[in-house]
Amino acid sequence: MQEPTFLILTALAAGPKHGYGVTQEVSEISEGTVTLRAGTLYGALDRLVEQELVTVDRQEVVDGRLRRYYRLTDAGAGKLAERARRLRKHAEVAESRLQARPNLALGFTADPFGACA
Amino acid sequence: MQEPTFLILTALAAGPKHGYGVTQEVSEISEGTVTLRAGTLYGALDRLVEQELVTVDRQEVVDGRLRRYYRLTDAGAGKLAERARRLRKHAEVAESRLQARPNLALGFTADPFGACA
DNA sequence: ACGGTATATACCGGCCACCGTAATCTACCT
DNA sequence: AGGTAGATTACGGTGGCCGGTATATACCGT
Repeated sequence: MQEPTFLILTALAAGPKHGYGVTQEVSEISEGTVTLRAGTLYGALDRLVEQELVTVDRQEVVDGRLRRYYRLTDAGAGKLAERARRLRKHAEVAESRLQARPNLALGFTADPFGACA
Repeated sequence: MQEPTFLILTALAAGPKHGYGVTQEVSEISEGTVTLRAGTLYGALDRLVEQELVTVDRQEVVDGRLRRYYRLTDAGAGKLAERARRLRKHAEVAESRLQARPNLALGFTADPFGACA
């Protein structure tokens, strides 16, 4: 499972949402660093439904447009919990190792050329 | 950057290592959940060298076999720090949302074997 | 009235990271 | 002699993500 998929599950962990709502939620969660493309979003949702980590909660027709709500299944919540724990552990190891690393990032930015937004 | 690549950078954050050593380190870091295949490992290392996140530290010939040591560059350390922070943030959001989720795990613990301290 | 933006979903080609496996060679142990 | 561990290289395949396009309606400013 990659980052976009993980963030989609996270977005749905707070309650059912429709596709477009997921996009916005993911943007917030990631502090604007991840913007889901339509292809990524619906492709991932289809896969997640197939794997039964997500189900269609309900469908509405608003202003002639279909609005499909997706909901996290218990299996999906379990998977997300597992992945979240893993990610956190990995992040912690990386950060503690970087801290132990003496030389770099003392008094100057880690991105001297401002390449990273 | 995906999980294998992130873990390779993390392995190198503790000091220079040769390819095979990275594989073992990654296995430890991930508590055995991630086992790097040769194709993944050397492919990723080549890409990282090209992106200048990693450099070849030195080469040795031991028992007639080449042993190439890789080292994290400052740019690589910066990139890793950035990604680690992101991963941790995402993991934290996911975990806090899952905790707030009522329904699941009623009547039984989410950690039946007490694995989580 | 017109154009732009926001809401919402569907489809499709292409790329690239990762996977899986096999090949190669040496040292060491049984 | 054969198997295991160390160590790297090469290569075809797959699948998730990217990017763009199409479709449709509502609302806003000009």
